[in-house]
Amino acid sequence: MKNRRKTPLEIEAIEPEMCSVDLRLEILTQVPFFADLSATDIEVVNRQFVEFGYSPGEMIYLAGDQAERLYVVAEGKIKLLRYTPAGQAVMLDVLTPGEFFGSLAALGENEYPDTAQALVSSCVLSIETGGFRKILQKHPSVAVKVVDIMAERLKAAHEMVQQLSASSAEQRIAHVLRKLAAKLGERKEVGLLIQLPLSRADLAEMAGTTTETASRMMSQFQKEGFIQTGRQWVAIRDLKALEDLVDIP
Amino acid sequence: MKNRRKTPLEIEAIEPEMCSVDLRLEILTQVPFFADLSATDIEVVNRQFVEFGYSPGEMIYLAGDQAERLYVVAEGKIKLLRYTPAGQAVMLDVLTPGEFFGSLAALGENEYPDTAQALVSSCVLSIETGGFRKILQKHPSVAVKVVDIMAERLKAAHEMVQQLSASSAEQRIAHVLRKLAAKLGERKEVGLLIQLPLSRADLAEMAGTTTETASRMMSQFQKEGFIQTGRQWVAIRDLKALEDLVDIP
DNA sequence: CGCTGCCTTGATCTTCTTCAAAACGTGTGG
DNA sequence: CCACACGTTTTGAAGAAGATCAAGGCAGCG
Repeated sequence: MKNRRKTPLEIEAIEPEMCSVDLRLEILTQVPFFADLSATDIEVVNRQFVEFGYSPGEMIYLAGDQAERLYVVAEGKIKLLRYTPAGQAVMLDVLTPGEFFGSLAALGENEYPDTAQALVSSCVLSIETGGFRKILQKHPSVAVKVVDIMAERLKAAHEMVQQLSASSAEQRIAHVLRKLAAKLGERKEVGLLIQLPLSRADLAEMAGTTTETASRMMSQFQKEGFIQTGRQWVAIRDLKALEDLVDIP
Repeated sequence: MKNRRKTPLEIEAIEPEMCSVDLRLEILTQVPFFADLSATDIEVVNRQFVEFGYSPGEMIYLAGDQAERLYVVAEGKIKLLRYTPAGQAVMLDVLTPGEFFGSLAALGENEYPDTAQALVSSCVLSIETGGFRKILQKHPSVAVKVVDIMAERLKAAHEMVQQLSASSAEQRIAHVLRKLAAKLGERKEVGLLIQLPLSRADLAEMAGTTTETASRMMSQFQKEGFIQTGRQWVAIRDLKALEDLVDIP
């Protein structure tokens, strides 16, 4: 039996991923900001989390929904995006296991400003915002970790602002590929494969351009030998060339 | 003696602003994240802060400097910006009294990614990053407040990303004016005056465009009666019109 | 009064978007 | 196993938006 698919991507399960009960505790232990908690503390925290599974493309919450929960990715990949009044999508981030999203803020300012969507079959753990804030109050080490993560994210967002303000479409696409490779890249025969079904439209949403421009840039990069790409997948063959594109000019 | 200046802006002192010693404690009390601390705790915190004064245009730190201090604006206005490899400036934020900037992260990843510059005569309080982290560990309520502020900033940064990705230059300038008015606007005869010496180049840095385009948009807005503007100043006369520009199309 | 640095305005050119149509890869159902 | 249908990708050509280049005007200040 030969395989005619050309995608080097690993195929994902079709059913919504559910984390096994015993796996949950292990996942929470590995989440960066709970790392310093004792086993008994983690156990208490664990009881406050509930678990949800999502199929590829399924929405976890929509911009404008009541924001009263915080989520932690247990398995899969989640994208955070915004829609303009005109309906254009802008992708803000792709989250992988261990990262959190959703509402951190106290009740009051209570609408999600963005939308969270599962990119592949995923499992997330979720806690009420109020409950999480109590954990922060009780365990300062967790709070400090959360501050660190937020600082990291703010820095990344500022970097996006800079790119969008001052770079050409070619540079922005190169930068997006560089970031994706760092976060989701896996060494394969084709190169640094980005483990994600990634269309030209997705790239355009991330780089602030159009599908057509993204396609043109990708063709150009492939012709120059920087990447290898096909329908819904990309692998980086020359990361340094992409980095130079972003930095030097 | 008649005044021939046309600027409606209040003139700033030329010497670097120094906060009087007794004023320092009062300022720290009013800083949002120390609000819940007792008088004695604040006193202890106060002793860890040192004070710096800056003249307009003076740099507080430069991107690439060793990042080991956190700053709190006591008086004045501080701008946070980044420079592209090509030297183009991108303004990320304008900070007013009570807001913090600088390094929050643990020592290790230790370079400021951005540059901080005084826009007007300013006074800032500063603490070592390590000392501030100890405060966070000791006073969870402070940590939670910091998390909230970071969440707010991240949301604002994401909004900038959205604007830059999906809006025209006209919309981006309108959006920048809207934000500045909300943060720095003061009701005067000319309208909602933005209390800041603000050149066309500054606006361009904030909106991700060029001086010339910023100038054209400002002329257009003035012709349409939305704003009143001159050399280094702007006042908003019709905020709703600007908001509609951003939201509707 | 004249200098300096901002601001404005016009003309040109580049970049990117838009519109359109064809080519291709994938999964489906014969 | 093959052929069809769908969504993705590519490519072209025309158009618009904004950057760039260049010059002149004006405010503020000595």
